[in-house]
Amino acid sequence: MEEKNHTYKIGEVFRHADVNKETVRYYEKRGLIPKPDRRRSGYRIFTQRHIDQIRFIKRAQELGFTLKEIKELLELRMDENTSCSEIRSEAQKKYQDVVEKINDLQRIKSTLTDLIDSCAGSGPKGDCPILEALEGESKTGNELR
Amino acid sequence: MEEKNHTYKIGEVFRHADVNKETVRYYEKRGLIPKPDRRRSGYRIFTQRHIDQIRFIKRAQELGFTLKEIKELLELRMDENTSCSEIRSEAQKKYQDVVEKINDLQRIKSTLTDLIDSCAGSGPKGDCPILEALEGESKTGNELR
DNA sequence: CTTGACTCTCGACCATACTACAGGCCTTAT
DNA sequence: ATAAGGCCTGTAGTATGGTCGAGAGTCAAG
Repeated sequence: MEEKNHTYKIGEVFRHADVNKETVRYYEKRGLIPKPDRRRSGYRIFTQRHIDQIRFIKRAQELGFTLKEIKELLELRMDENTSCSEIRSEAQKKYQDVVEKINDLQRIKSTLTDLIDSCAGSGPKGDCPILEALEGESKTGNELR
Repeated sequence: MEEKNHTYKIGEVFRHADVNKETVRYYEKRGLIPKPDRRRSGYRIFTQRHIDQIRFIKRAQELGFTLKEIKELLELRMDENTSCSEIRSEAQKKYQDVVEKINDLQRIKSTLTDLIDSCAGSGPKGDCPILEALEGESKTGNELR
């Protein structure tokens, strides 16, 4: 365990949390981190809390949450009346999004597989079945939509 | 089979190809469709070729190609020296992209599954394992990256 | 010929998530 | 005391793929 009352300047924050300084200020502007206190000079004074919250943001981003959604999550976290089930429900919503995206991509993947398989990869482009499929009504009757 | 020399005004194009007029002009600006001839008045004169090409663009977009990539595909198609294998190789590149995206999302999905499963969905948010996991070093040792 | 629908250009704006200056003040080590 | 480096604000730019509106000219039916 380390000293908890340590403070940081923005340059230290970006070394600890692995974000660009501009990004930290951007998060502040977007309301994703609490407004830090300032020195008389105007320098921002960050605490461990800020660093933790920035890490929270980055983890949530890795799970596919947008900054807007992350802000909502953070607000839920702040609100004393939030129950565990509300948080869970946000996670479930995001899970559904991810599942849908995967399905879309699977569909795209198999269309691409079909196209690639249909093309011997030799000969002039005039006969390329890939272009043909993109161009007109496909001869195999496959719908690309 | 229908009359091949029919021409269209932009409003007809957008009804036939299901794109916004502005989008058609945008594609022209981006060089994704050939510059249409103009009437003396300045009105664009589109042909079936334009409509087909716009459909091509939309199909390719559905397969996850960006407009930039689509432009390259179209240029390959224009070039007499392009071989079928070059087209195929573009499709393969895109296939790889799609596979990678799917893998990323699968990873995200299973992390979300774990988080959701770890949360009973009851009780106050103070104990919510989802927030805990996002907040700090995860107790289960799972890395979120 | 009039009128309403259509088209023209050009620039601004939307959302997303940053990133990069410019110009000026502050801190810290030597 | 001075100089390098850090920090400040505010604006603008990046990439992606459009979308919208103003103000003006054009087309087609009645």
